[in-house]
Amino acid sequence: MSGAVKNGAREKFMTFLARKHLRVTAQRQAIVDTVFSTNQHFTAEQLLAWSRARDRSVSRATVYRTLPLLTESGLVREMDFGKDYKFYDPNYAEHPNHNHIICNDCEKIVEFESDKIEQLESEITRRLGFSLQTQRLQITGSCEELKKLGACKKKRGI
Amino acid sequence: MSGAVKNGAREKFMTFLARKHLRVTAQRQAIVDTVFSTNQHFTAEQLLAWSRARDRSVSRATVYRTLPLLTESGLVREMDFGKDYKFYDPNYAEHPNHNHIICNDCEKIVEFESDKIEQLESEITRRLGFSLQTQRLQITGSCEELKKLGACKKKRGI
DNA sequence: ATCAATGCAAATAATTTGCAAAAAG
DNA sequence: CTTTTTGCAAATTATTTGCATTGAT
Repeated sequence: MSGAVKNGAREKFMTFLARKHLRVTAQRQAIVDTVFSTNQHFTAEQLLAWSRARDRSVSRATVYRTLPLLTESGLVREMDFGKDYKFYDPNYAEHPNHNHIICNDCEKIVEFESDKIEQLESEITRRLGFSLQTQRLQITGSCEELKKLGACKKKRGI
Repeated sequence: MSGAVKNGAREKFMTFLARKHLRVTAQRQAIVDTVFSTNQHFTAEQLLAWSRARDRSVSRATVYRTLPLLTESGLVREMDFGKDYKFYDPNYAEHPNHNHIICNDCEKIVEFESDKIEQLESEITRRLGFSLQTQRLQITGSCEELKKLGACKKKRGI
């Protein structure tokens, strides 16, 4: 959870704040450091808990107010898996076109990239008169464990 | 909105109800007829309004209770476009693997299918140790109008 | 008759927001 | 100093649920 902070991403976010004349507060730093020290997808609630471990003064409101800044900067992507809360993915800075496979039972998520799919996408998009901006491909299926045992031991591996 | 009811889909849903020993009520009929007389994506709230036009006694609660039956039957698919409400797509009975392109400005949605992409998906999924159950590919981009004029005249074409 | 299905209104839960106090620039 | 940002608690809003009643089988 609390590995090394990715300074590239952190730096980029600071630049983003400066460009918009937004202030660098202790709470924003705690939140941003938290985000860029994991590769995991997280929820707002998880981000709150982890950020509080760094700085007790971080509030839920500030987390919810910082999340839009992170997505607007392009360094984090909001993802909807159809649950009643959203997930955030901090890996788009490094892999802008990656996709997700989610296990139906344990909800384990694996990321992958495919040049061939990307190419087909832009081809089809063009043919339909659009120009492509973003794409998201989500596959759900059964992981090895689910296939073998009929159920996964640990659920909710998000 | 109120074109001809697709009797194939309607019929399949009735079979689905029978198999589960669920009852055919006037309200369910109004809702189901509404769903299968459009190709448009809709929200729960829209479905309520349209169903009420057929049968004033349909309540919001019944709409929300019927929607899971429709998705469970496989005839309708729940879709999350990251808004704070969900959309439902009644076209999965005819096109089980179709995908969506959404215009960034007017939110016009175009559906498309691609065998090549499907094939790549199942190949990749297999390679990662999963077996594929569902896939959803969402592309966002600029439609012709947005590209040409810089903005779309009518917004929110959902 | 029996038991599922309904409408209503209250409950839930993620996210948003108003406001007075605190802190950044 | 000025203006943004904060935490708190209350508000918002889509969806869900308990319950007494209605209606399908």
